Amino acid sequence: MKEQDSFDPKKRILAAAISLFAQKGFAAVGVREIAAGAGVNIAMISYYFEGKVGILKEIMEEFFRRYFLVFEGVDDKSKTPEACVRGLIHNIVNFVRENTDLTMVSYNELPLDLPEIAELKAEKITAMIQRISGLVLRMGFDPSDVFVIAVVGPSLISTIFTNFRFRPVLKRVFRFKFDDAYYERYAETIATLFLNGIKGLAEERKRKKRSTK
Amino acid sequence: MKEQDSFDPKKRILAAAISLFAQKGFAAVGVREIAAGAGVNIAMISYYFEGKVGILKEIMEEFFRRYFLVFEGVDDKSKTPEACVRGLIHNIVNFVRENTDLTMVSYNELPLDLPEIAELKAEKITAMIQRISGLVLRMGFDPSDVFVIAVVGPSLISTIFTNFRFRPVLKRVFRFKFDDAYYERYAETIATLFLNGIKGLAEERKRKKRSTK
DNA sequence: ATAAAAGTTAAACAAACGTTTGTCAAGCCC
DNA sequence: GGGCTTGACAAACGTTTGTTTAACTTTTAT
Repeated sequence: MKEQDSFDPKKRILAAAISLFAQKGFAAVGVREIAAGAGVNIAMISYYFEGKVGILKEIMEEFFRRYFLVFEGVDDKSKTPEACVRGLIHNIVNFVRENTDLTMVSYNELPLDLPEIAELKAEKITAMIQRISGLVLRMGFDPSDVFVIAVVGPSLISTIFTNFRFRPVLKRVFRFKFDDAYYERYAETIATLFLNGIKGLAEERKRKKRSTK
Repeated sequence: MKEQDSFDPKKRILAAAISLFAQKGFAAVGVREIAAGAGVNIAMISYYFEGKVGILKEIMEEFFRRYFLVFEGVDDKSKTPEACVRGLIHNIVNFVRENTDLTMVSYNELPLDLPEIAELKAEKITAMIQRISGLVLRMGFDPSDVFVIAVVGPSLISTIFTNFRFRPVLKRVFRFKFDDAYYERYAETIATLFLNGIKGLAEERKRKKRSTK
């Protein structure tokens, strides 16, 4: 592990922490390990981040800051709703690809109960939901069916995130090359999967409405 | 927290550990906390489980033991492939519902790097993949398209598991009652979602094959 | 009845934890 | 040059970690 990189200590600490947290989980990593990985003194962690959880906070802030950008420009009136969804899926896949460890740390810690970051989590998740549901409604979905929205959205996101989460496992079992072509095909596959799935749900809904009339 | 339940100490330790691990994650929970939750002496943990990771090992063993049963009897020749898939999804949803904490602990620790359980993980995952891929092929899927299988299967599982993983969050945002009716509808919704999605993928595949001929 | 085994306990263990302290050197402003 | 801030460090802080020990009680088997 390189210790003498030229960029500043704070960034080195952050980078080392992201990598270690992604690998072992936040609670399983000690400050000494982070300091060693970053090539800095232990005291620097409290100095720059006000403690270990301070690092996690900054990581999650950074994750959401970047993640929000994914939804920027997706709601394009000149394109069909279907094309918008395909675009969004491409965006998310590329985002996780370029920010894998950052995403994994945040995604892994999100469901865990850590009182020190409870507020931050609540705030970010609320903002997230607002942004997404606004987007969903403007993209041709039936707003009266909250249930389906509450199922399909999380399903899509968990599909992509989990694919990266179990990358080491997948790598051992399936012999894919995880290159540009793979991700291109992957994004298109799940886009087709979900678009057809949503279509099927809408049709079933119509059938049921008619039969109850 | 009840401490004087009549069943034996080992089960009490296991139950307390499962609950705490699910809530905070394995590494964030100490043996004293587990002992207190179970109402036993700290030394009992090493006595019955040979240490803290011993508990986790037993938890994961138990999880996979039960999880494997979900696939039992799903491959029913008298039913259509579609009905088989719907049945499987119902089984999985009910399984996670009845074993939520057990599932969450295993699912949360699976992607993390903990050397002491690396072997156990590898063994179980291999067994899992074998069982599933055998099932998938016998259920009317095109065995030549490994890629789609590698995408759809994990997507389905992550969808269900993640739904439970973020239950506290969902609970606060959407005002659903998580009762029998909810889970019934949930299972049917994602069954429709995935069955139509798979159908769409198969059609697209056919189209592409024809165009390249 | 008695000895062996199993169960349970409080106490102590070394090791690791996250954080704080005091110190020193370098760079800056006035 | 004196006073101040900032960055970096080693060392030590008190606490908590998981585990072990040895003594004690209860159960079981002979």
